[in-house]
Amino acid sequence: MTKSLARRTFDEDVVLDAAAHVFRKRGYGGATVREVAQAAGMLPGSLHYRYPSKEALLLDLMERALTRVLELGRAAVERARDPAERLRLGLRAHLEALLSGDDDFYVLLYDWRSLQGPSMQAVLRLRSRYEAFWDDLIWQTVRSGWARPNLDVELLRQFGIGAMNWVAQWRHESDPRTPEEIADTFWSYLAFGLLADEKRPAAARKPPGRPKALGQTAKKRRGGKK
Amino acid sequence: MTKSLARRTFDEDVVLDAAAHVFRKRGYGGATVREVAQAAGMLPGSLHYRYPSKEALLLDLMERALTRVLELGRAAVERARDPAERLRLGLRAHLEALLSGDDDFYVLLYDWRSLQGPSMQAVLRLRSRYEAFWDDLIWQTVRSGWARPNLDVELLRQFGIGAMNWVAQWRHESDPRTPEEIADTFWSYLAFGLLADEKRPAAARKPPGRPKALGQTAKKRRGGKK
DNA sequence: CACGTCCTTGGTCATTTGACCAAGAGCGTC
DNA sequence: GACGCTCTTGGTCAAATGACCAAGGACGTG
Repeated sequence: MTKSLARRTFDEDVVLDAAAHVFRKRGYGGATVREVAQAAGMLPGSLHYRYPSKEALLLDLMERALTRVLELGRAAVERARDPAERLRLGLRAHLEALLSGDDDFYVLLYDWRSLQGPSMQAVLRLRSRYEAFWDDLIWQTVRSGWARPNLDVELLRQFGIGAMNWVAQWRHESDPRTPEEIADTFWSYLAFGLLADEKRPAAARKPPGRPKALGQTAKKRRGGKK
Repeated sequence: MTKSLARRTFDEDVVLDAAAHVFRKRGYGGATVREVAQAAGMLPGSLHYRYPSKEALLLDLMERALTRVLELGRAAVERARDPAERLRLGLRAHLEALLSGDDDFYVLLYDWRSLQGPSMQAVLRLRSRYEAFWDDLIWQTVRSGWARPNLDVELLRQFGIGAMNWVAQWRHESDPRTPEEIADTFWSYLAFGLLADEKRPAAARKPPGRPKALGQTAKKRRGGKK
């Protein structure tokens, strides 16, 4: 997107792919520019010609990653009108991207805090665009009457994104579950919850355990830690 | 727990606290033992006397963190018999720990992959104990008839843990929501889902969008990446 | 062929880094 | 008060690291 700190020309994807691979393997802090250069098939000097610093590499990488998920998400969601179905397609797209083997997304998830100042700002801007994309999907569901009342949309978005991103942490290449299967199962949890129908609080019935717990961030005072 | 690679004596918590702080701030790869030593109020040599290597520090840190969450979780859950309520208390304990300001948990979440060989194994062992704790809670819910049928327990556990851990990523100190509020709202999502009662597939009615989607990882072939 | 641009080569350089240690301080015990 | 143990001091050392660059190809244009 932005020209950022790096010279934008030719097939720099090779360089970014290499950087993504190395950063994922070693972590940003543990990676060396030399190793990135080698993975990209060039000498350190050549890498320096394209990217003046290690951080410039990271920034470009993250911008690429965020731009990509957003594109993939939008494209996926377009294929349905029903808001619930659009949500499900969104989950699928997110998980397919994350589990596609693209190293970018892992770097995005893990080496987040390594950016500083303006680079951080730029990534935050892109990230909030992605969040807005999800908030929009959820709001569509709310407005069309599919959602139960009084949802905290922001909290729900974080809830879902967190559950999805965590998959990157536990799923191995050898896992028999496809990204699509995981997405659909996650969708069922998100849509219906885990409790059996008979156990749901009908009308005036109260949720299990404690009273008043239907729980959307009842505004009470912050404080009492225990 | 294990004596690991470090000499276990006195008030080493000071050292681990310092390490946690620095590792969280810089990331494991970006942190230096010198900075850890300084944060702990000693010279690098003294630190070396206690911990022969940077990795030993990380290992001890993570063992401490995992032991702690597990303890906190167990203690919290003990206060109720109702399986659904136990789940809610578990969520609360996890989020309270994570958001308590203890740097350990952030390091655990982020600098995971930096451990190698035996250290990694040791942490994985502890981690799976924590996972078993959750699986147990979920199974209690299933067996007592509170859960809807055919839940994939492992997937549900990852789903929930992911949603919770992600909170560390987005919640700022200044966020007005208390950990307890977040936990209770998350519990409501987890228990009831986001769809309104009228929109849930009753008895034979199908979930919205696509047929057969009640979605617990129907075993189909892996492959077709799209 | 000559020119200019784009990119690479192969290396330098000042710092930083993790690991390590010989010598000694602090302190409780006999 | 001498011994023995724990822990600290203040430093060394080799290796790695990020940044940088002068010189030289490679190649398209005129």
